[in-house]
Amino acid sequence: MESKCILEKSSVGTSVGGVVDFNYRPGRYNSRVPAVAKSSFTPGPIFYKCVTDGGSTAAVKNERTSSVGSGHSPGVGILQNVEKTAVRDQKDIGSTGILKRASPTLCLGMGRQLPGSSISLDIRNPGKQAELANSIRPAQGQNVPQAEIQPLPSSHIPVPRNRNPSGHADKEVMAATVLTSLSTSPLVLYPSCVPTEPASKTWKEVLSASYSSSTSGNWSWDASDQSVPSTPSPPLSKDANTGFLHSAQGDDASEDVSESTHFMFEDPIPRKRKNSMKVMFKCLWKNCEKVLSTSSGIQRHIRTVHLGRNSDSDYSDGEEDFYYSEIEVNMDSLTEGLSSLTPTSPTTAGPPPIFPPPLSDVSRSEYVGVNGSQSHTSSLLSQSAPSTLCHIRTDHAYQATAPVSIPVGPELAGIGSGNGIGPGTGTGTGNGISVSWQQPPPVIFKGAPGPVTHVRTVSIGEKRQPAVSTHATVSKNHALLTPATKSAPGTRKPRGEAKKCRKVYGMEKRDMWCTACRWKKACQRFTD
DNA sequence: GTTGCCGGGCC
DNA sequence: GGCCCGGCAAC
Ligand SMILES: [Zn+2]
Repeated sequence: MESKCILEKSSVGTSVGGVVDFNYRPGRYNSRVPAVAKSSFTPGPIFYKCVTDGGSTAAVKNERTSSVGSGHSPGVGILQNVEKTAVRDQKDIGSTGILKRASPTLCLGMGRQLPGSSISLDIRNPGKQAELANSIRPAQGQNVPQAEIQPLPSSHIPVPRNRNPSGHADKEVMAATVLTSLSTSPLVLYPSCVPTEPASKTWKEVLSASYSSSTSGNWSWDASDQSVPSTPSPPLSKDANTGFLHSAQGDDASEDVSESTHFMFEDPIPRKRKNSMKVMFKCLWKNCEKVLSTSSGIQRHIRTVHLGRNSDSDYSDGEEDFYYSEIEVNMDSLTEGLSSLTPTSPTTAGPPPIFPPPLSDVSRSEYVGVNGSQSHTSSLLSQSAPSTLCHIRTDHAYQATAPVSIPVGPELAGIGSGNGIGPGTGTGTGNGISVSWQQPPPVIFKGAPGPVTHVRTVSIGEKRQPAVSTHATVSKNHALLTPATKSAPGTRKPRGEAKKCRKVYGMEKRDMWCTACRWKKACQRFTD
């Protein structure tokens, strides 16, 4: 998917700083393009509000006054009708982020309380990895003690945890080997964050961040990254943190606004863990989808086929480890599917996110925990950092509705639900760990004050595929997708009490209505 | 009469 | 799929 930066495309009818650009077009009520509301409701830091054409608005507070862009791509992506809003900080740390450079605090507020805790490496691009090693460390060194900077090799070069210690050669040696070999390696490792925490923790974060099942195909691979795309990745639900991983990559990529990385949001509905999972080993070599049932087999495959090692030799220098990952094949996902019949079922992710091999391995294992329950996820997040998840909906939900959660600073939770943005309603759950809004036109994301909490992108309304494990696996799932029970025709739901856009805004302000209302469909903004 | 929105049509 | 609107049921 591609999120566009509305700001950049003024033609779309976006306004910043309260300027309204109405783009009327002939029609019954004339206005087609949603007007942008003024950003008057929030005193304090600068607020930018961007409106998408669905009428939804996203606002960003940026302490730096750097430019902010938001975009959405209606109907783009896995699910049609998905509207995505991306808000990003283009300059400064912002864009990429969080992870970029030496600001541990940038990880969406996650790291704030744990100095240096936000660092993690995303191993997607070996080449990047190498770069990272070179470029990041120095930067890192500024703020972090050397000891922390050079955590266990494993933290930099993720190796699937569950893998048998095949030739657990010296890890250091491995690391060195990897670094040197990565440049030519098919795998792409990518630095996502600067690791400052113990590896174990880091991975957890990574896991929790895991991948989004969502849409965005935009994993920001750079040219060198292309090796991975073909690699199937298991759809995982991820939480907000995910975005960070990406953003961490190069400055170049991240700075480019158009190249927005997206946050993946966790599934609105937690998925259950599947039972019959069989562990398989999948070759991660580019264009190689080989899946074997044994690690030795896969290692041999890699050695002989990809590494050009002597086929009859069992000698392993451990390098193969980087080229395969364990995957769990779901043997009976079907039963699960039954529970997720509804169209909006969050069971899965959209287009299989490209899954960085080693990471995938890790994430997979973590995946269970993450998906296990929403609450669990929250707890994870809260542990590592005070981030808040916000579930938001946009008007375009009509086209595809799916709550999205985005990480925001703790403060946000209060703002979102407390101060109420217009007619919206906010509900905070528990400790304000997650907030869900059904908000009126303006959807506002505000970064936490202080270091920087950037909400980089928001994707909305993503449908997920039922896929549970790797898609290397056979998809039995499709069988599960039986049509949801159809409500008996003729039964009309009683009208909800809530005032809908029509009534709230009136015909005069039809442009403020949510898309659904404009189309005379069930209102998505003010749901019952 | 107004509002909400289903169902269906047009592009 | 996006968009619009006739028409009907609920207010
Ligand atoms: Zn509405």
